[in-house]
Amino acid sequence: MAVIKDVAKLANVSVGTVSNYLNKPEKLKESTRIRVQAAIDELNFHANPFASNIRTGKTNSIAVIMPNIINPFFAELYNSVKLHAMTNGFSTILYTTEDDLDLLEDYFTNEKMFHVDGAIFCYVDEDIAAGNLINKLQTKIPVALITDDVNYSKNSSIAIDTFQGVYKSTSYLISLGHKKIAYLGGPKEARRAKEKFNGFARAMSDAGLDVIGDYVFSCTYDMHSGYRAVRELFMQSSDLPTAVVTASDILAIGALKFFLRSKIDVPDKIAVIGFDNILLARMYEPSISTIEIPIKEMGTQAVDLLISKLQAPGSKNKQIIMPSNLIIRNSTDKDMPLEFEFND
Amino acid sequence: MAVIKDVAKLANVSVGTVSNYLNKPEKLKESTRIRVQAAIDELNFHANPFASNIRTGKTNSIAVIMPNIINPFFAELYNSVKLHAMTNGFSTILYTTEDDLDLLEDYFTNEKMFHVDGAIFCYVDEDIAAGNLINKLQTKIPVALITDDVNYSKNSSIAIDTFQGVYKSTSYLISLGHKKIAYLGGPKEARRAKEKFNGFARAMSDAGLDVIGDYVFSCTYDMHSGYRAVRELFMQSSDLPTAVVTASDILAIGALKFFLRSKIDVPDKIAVIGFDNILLARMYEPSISTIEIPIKEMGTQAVDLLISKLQAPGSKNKQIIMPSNLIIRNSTDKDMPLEFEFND
DNA sequence: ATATTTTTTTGAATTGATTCAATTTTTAAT
DNA sequence: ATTAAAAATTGAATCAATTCAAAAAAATAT
Repeated sequence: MAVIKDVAKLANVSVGTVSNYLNKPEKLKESTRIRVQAAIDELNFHANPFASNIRTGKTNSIAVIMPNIINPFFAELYNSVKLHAMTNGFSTILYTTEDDLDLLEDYFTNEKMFHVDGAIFCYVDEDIAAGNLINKLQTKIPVALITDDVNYSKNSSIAIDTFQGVYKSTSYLISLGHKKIAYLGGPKEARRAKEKFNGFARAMSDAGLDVIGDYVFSCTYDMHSGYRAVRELFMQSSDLPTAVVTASDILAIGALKFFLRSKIDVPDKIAVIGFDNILLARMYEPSISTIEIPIKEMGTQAVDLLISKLQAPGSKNKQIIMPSNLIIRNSTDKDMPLEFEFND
Repeated sequence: MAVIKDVAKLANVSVGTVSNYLNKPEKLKESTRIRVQAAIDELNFHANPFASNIRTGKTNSIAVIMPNIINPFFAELYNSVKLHAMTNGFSTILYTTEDDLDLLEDYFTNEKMFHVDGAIFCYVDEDIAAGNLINKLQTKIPVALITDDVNYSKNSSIAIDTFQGVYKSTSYLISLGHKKIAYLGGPKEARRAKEKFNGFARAMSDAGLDVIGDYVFSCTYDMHSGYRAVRELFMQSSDLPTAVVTASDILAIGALKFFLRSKIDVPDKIAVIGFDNILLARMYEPSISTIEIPIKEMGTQAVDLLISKLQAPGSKNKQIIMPSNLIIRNSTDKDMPLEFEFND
């Protein structure tokens, strides 16, 4: 593979000139620029980015750390980060934690992880190991966080106001006349899951409604968990709720699956609302009402935040809180038309 | 950030010794090994991988090129590639083509793309630009292909026998007694889409059944397209099919969405079968019968193929054809139980 | 105790780019 | 035509690692 010296020789200039061509082409005289260009084309030369990295200390790449890439929410988020980073001249390196402490530990010893210009940390669950990783990392490189903790302030962050979001979805169901409302939330231990629950509880109490203990479930964030929760609820309880608020679309899908299989009419007998607005929510039938998190925008904002931090190293941390948005579909309202029928 | 020289100074050895510690620690005397280790720990030293890359010419990273990361099929595939590459000491860099010629063109000029040890190309649509990229790339670095062209032989490849797969799904529907079967396939122009169609047509003719022109649709691979196709079919036709074979789960979902909304019973009035077995196929209600592509295994095999190519540069190209597998669920068979109810 | 062999360690050269002071060339001004 | 100023080019030093022949240290044999 051709190197800068080969180009210099062929174009009959010095390596310095070729380097200038690569980095500040406006410094070259028109005629030499053409000569260098020709040599590069002829040799099919591609500058070795790693060599530049050493000298400049810049890698033009950022690490993106998230729980996984299988969950559509994270796939969409990563996609947004990736594409926006690319338009800004940065490549991204994905690290998924896969809920695996050992893997996370491995990343600590991974040389590459520390040799990026900065990192974007997504949401990694509130467990101590992840917290440590953030702390360790941010002493070394600039970090931007995508989180659901609106009070986080130790770093630049994009936060989702999950309290607000669930408050919205719950209030909406109440406004439809629902009074007995069940709640499927995240794992009990997770502090973050509590904020969502608090949003639910507050909306209920603000409307003068009671939160019924038997209606509240702590789930893991997968479909099965949602399915089992509502199955348990409907097997045992005689006094059934008329609506279910969930902490994620995936849980809502699990719940819906049970209702549909049991021929319990959605939304007439039971209304279901999700959280996240993943693509799947629109695909499901009935389409799933949900709280839209502006995933795409979160991704681009996180990149912008990090880049501005890179460019002005001493600058103050910034917190951005993302608005959430109620999306009404058929799992709560029979009459909402299909979105995509409009635009074809 | 500490560099190798700092470690050498602190441990009171030469840089060469530190380098040996990093690469062939068994060469060091026990006592010096401990001293170097201590220095590394104290300085929190992480070797700069880019510096090694220059000297050794090895980057320990592979490029993964696929259409996108949003489609669950590719997300799952990438995940498999990524994790298996990691266990083999390679990191992966994802390049998505996003059906965007300009973007693809950018990759050509992207220096990083050419400075990896090898590349895995997921080449599922028949597009000329992507084909060119493969050709250009494989003159520079070893490439392994994930394709649906079983006859591809210019390179090491993992192929899916899509003809066989659709033949299977169609034959299965025929075995259930269906005679009037519609087909939702990929874009007309795509040569590859034809192989799937051929699988359908052959299964029909082998059973002595006719392929009815009005029942065959060329779609793009998205839900809307599937929805519109069956809507058209059921709006116009008076002689309706009893089953639909589709070329992808996403198309099957589109079709199902129409049937469910129109209260056309699935599978009693109309059976639907997909292709790919993405996670969503299990999540949908009714769960979707489909042809399972062993995504995970394809990913790991592709990595193995590439690595063996890297280790034995002159070795012959290998072709691996992946078996596909019929998965029967509720969109064709009312009585199949939920998979996940068994294992909880 | 000395010679020989084996094991460790050393450090200058190398990798492919960038940088920048010094030099050369070009342009503008007198 | 000469000089001054501006623009373009040069190339050795540098970045952080690896490599490998040579030197030093340790282990073994005489």
